[in-house]
Amino acid sequence: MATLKDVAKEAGLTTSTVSRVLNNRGYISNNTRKKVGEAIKKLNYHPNEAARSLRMKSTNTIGLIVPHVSHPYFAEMISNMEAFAYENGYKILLCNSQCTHEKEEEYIRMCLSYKVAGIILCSGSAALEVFDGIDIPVITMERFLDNGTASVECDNRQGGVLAAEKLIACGCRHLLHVGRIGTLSMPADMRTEGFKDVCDKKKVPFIELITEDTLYCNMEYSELLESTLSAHPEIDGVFANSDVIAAQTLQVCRKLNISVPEKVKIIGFDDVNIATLTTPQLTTIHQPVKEMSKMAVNMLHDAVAGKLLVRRTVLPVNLIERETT
Amino acid sequence: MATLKDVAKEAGLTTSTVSRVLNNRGYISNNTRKKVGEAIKKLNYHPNEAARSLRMKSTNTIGLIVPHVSHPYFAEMISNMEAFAYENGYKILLCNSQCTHEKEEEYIRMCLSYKVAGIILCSGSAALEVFDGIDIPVITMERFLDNGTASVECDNRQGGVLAAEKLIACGCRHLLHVGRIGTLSMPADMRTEGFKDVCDKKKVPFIELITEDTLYCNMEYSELLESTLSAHPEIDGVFANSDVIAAQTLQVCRKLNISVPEKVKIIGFDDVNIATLTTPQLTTIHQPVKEMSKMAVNMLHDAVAGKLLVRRTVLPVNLIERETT
DNA sequence: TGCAACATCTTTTAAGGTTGCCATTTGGCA
DNA sequence: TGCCAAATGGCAACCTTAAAAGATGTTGCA
Repeated sequence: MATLKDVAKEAGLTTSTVSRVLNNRGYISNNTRKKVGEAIKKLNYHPNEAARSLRMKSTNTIGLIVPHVSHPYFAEMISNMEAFAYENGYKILLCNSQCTHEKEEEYIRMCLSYKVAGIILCSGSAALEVFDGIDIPVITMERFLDNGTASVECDNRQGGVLAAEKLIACGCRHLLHVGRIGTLSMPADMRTEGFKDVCDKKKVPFIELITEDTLYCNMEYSELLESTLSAHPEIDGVFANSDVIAAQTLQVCRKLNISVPEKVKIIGFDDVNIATLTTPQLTTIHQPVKEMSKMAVNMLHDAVAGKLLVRRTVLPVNLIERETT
Repeated sequence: MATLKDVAKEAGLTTSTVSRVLNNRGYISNNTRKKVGEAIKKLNYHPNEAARSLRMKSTNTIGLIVPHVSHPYFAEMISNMEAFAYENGYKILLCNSQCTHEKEEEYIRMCLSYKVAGIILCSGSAALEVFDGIDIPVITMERFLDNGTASVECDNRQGGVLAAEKLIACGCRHLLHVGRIGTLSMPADMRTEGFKDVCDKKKVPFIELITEDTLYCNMEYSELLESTLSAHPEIDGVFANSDVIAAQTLQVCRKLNISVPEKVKIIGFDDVNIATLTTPQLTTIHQPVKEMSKMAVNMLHDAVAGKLLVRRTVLPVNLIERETT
């Protein structure tokens, strides 16, 4: 594979001149520019990123760490991230932690080795120590760390409030809240807080179904939901922590001959594409995934440029009413 | 950030010794090993991948190019790829071409610059010239190139055959086949071939609804489906090229008051998670995404090791009967 | 005992492709 | 002639690893 040196030789110039042409720096005559262009084309030259980043001490790569790639919420997040990253000249190094600490930590180490420009960490669980002495920016999504990284979240609390208010307004009196992960603590827990506050105020009881991260990672809640709904036939309103859970609730209701929304009303969270593909379509809390992704990439970009970041950014959610309420 | 040199200094050794410890090569005394380990921990040292890959002239990174990240089929593909790549010590550089030639080609160039170990290209559309003079392996998924790259596909033709046979066996006599992209030519087109062969043999007419890649990328077929089903009330069987299309067909049928499976039967393709979240659940052609992903990564691994690859690998599909037939 | 042959461990040296800085050359203009 | 702008060249540095060479220690045998 051709190197800068080869191009320089071919064009009858030195590497520094060619480098300057490539990076549009300093004085270059049009003639030189042309010669370099021809040499590059002739030799099919591609700049060596390794050498470049070795010299520059950084890359244009963002380490994107997610717990789950095929979960529609993260799939959409990744998709948006990639698009905004690309717009800003960044590439994405995709790291799937699969909900395990070890893999997450190993990927963080790897990102450091790769000298990524920064890390965007989505609702993970790595021990804080890994971030000690890190000299690159870390932006968290739906996760708040105590060590000074900037965080982007949606208004989880408000999501819980909206869901509770809606369910109660629809006449539900025995609620179920599904999806909070017992073993992790994250901003999404605030959904429960908001939900609880409204329920308490309106004196409507609710059951909280705390799940494990393995369920989260396998996206398999059916059994849990079936046993719970069977054991509690009084339940008439469900607030699920994701549309995936809500969609599975729908299937379980069908299996148990519980009509939705007549007997049980359901509200999901996220508003991803499956929300409009179920029957009935899901009423859900819309998360502004696109805006959140854009914000995260922009913040990372600002941080790289040395700007000071807002410590915590919370974006609004809203209720999208469809057919399950 | 600490370098190898710093570690060597801290441990009272030279860089090459430390390097040998890190890479487990040559003779190293236990004492040295211990000292190096301590120094690394103390300085929080992370090897510089850029320097490493500059020296080694290659990386452990796979360039994964997909047309679409949030499409459930690709999301699942990416998820599997990442898992198998990780198992084999590779990292994933995620490239989303968004169905555009330009972006795909730019990403290919970028992969060359990054000196990736190899490229896995999923059903893209880049001009072949981009691959001229490439010295790294390229594995294609669901795409067959004439220039000697190895390809992994599912038995698309058989998928079409199974779908047609099933629909006809269910009594359908006016079929619709949706999803073939008119502007691209790819292995998935064989689904149509298989479908057509069976229809011709059994003398069952079918309409082919050729779509554009913009629809594919936006996952938005509703309007097209609605107008087609309205214009052709005789249609009683639909073979969709993906579960996403099938799920949207289901919604359109509901809107048009067409009962599924009584009046119209539907068969999807892929067998991704939404297939079990619709009501009724989708009968679909199962693609062995996991096996295909594993195969692609393994083939890439073999290619890197210099092994000769099978030119074209076709994995079997099967029909999963659920509730839309 | 003396020393060659070998095993074990470490250092020295060079290379890999790019960029930033400083030096040099050329031509134009006061 | 002196000065400046425009254009290009020379060289070190970034961090790691491979290969060769050097430095010890150990064994075997005359």
